[in-house]
Amino acid sequence: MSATPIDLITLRKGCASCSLQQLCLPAGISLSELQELEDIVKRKRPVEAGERLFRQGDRMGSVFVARDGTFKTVLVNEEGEEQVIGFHLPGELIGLDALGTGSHRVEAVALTRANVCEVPFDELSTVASHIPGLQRQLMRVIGQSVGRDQDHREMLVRRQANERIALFLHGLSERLRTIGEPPDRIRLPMSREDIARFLGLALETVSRGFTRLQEDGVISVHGRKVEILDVAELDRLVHGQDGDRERPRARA
Amino acid sequence: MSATPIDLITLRKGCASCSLQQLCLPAGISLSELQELEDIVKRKRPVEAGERLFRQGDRMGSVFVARDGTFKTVLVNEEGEEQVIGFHLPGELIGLDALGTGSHRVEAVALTRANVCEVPFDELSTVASHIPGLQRQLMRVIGQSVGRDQDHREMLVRRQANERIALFLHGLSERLRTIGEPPDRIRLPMSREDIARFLGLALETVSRGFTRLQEDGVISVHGRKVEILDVAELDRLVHGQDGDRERPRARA
DNA sequence: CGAGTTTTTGAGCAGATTCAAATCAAGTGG
DNA sequence: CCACTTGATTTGAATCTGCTCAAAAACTCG
Repeated sequence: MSATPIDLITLRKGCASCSLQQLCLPAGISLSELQELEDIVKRKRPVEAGERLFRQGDRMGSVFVARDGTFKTVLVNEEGEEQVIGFHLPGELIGLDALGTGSHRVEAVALTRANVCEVPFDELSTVASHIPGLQRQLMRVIGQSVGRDQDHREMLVRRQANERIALFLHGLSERLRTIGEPPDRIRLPMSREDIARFLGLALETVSRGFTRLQEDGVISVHGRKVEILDVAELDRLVHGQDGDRERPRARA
Repeated sequence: MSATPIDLITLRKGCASCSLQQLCLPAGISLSELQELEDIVKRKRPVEAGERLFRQGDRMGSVFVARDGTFKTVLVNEEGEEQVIGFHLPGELIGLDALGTGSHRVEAVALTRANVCEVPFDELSTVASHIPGLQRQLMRVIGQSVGRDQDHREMLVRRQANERIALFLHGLSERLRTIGEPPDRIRLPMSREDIARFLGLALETVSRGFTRLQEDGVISVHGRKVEILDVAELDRLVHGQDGDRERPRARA
C-alpha cells in the first residue's frame, strides 16, 4: 500500500484538476455541472500493460478515457489474427464502438501501464440530457473519434507503404502535440507488428519504411525511440508528393 | 408538373407511412413524438444523379436520409483525386461526418435520382433532448454509421484484392436485405471506378475480381447487373478462407 | 445507329509479401 | 559481471499480387 503513494494521488484527482480537462468530456461546462459529472466518473486502479478494458461482445457498460498511458483497440477475426483498429492516447475516448449495437465490436488492450476514468454510458446520457453543454461536448468527442477513424481509412487507401507510414507518424505527432507532449521525440508505445496490423502491411515492410525515412534524413530510429528531424519533409510526404520527390516516375 | 405525380406523392408522404420507418430516426417513438419530429423534417424535390447534398467544408446544417436512391460520400484530396468513403442506401444517415468539427469533411453525391429527407441538426438535437426514445435512436444510428465505417476499414486491411471485393459484395447484399430489397439480384448504382476508389484498388483489378468470381461460379456479372449465385461460397470467401481452397491455382 | 463512356482483357513491371536468417535489446541467473 | 535466453527489429533474396499502360469489347443514350 504505502509503496504506491503516487497511484493513490492520481486516483483521487478529479476532472477539475485533470490536465486533460479541456480535451475530455468536462470541456465547457460549469462548476456545478462538473460536480454532477464527477459523481458518475469512476477512477480505477492502474491497468497493467496487456490488460483489457473490455472484450469483443461485452455489453457496453462504459466509455473510458486514459489519463495517462496508451491503448490499442483490436478486432480479432475468426482465424484469430488481430487487426488493429486504433491507438488511443490520453484524453481520447475508448469504447464508443458499442454505440451502435450495444455490445463491443473490438477489444481495448493497454499498451503501457495506464490510469483510466470510466463513465457508465447510461448514466452519462442521463446527465448529458439535462446539461446541454455536456451533450454538445459528447457529440463533439464522438465526432472527433469518427474523424480519427476517417484518418485511418485515408491511410489504408494510400497505395504506397511509405506514404502510409509517413501518415502514421505525422498523425501521431499531431495528436501528441494536442495533449501537450513533445511531438518530435516520440517513444512509440506499440510494436512494429501493431503498427503493421494498423496500416495493413507486413511488419517487415513497416521496418523497412522506418529505415528508409531514416536514410532520407526525415527521422532517426532507435527501436521504439523515434525522432522527427525534418518536420517539413514529413509534412510534404503526407500531403501528396510521393516520397521520391526527384524520382523519374518510370519516365522513359 | 402533371408529368410527375408520383414525385408529388412521395414528397408528401411522412415518416409514419414511410417504409423505412423502423430503420430511420422515428423507430420506437410514440405517435405524438413522431409528430414533433415530423415538423422539423424537410422533404425536398428529387435530387438528380450527380447532384451534391453538401460539399467539403460546408458548415453542418442537416443530416439527410435517402428514401430511395443511393449516394456516395467522397473525399477529394489536395491532388484532386477522390476517395470514396462510403455508399449510402435508403434509410442510412448521410452527413454525420460533420459531427466532430461542425463542417463536412466529405461531400455527398447522388449516384441515382433520389428523394431525400433533411433534418436540420440543431433542431434535431433540441427535439431529441426531450424525447429519450429519439435520443437513444439517434445514438443508435450514429453507432451504426460508425459500424459501417469499421466494416469499410476491415475491407481495406484485407491484403488480397479478391477478398476485399467479396467483402464488398457481401456487405452490400446484407444491407439490401435489411432494407427489403432482393439481396441476390443487384443492380449496382456505382461504377467500377467508384468501387475501386472505395476499396483502394485499381479499377481494372475490380473488374478482374468480378470476372474471377464469375469464373468460379459465385456470381454472374453483366455490367452493373450482378447476381449472387452461390451465397454460401461468398460467405466463405468473406469469413477468411481465401478462395483457393479446392482451386488448382494456375491450373496449367 | 454512332459517339462517348464504361467495362473487360492483355502484357510487362514494380512494389510488397513471404520465408529465413542476422542483429539488437533487455533481462535472468549463475 | 558475463553468458545465455527471449523477444523484437532489421536485413536479405525470391516470389507474386496488383498496378500501369494500351487496346478491344460492350453498353448507354441522344
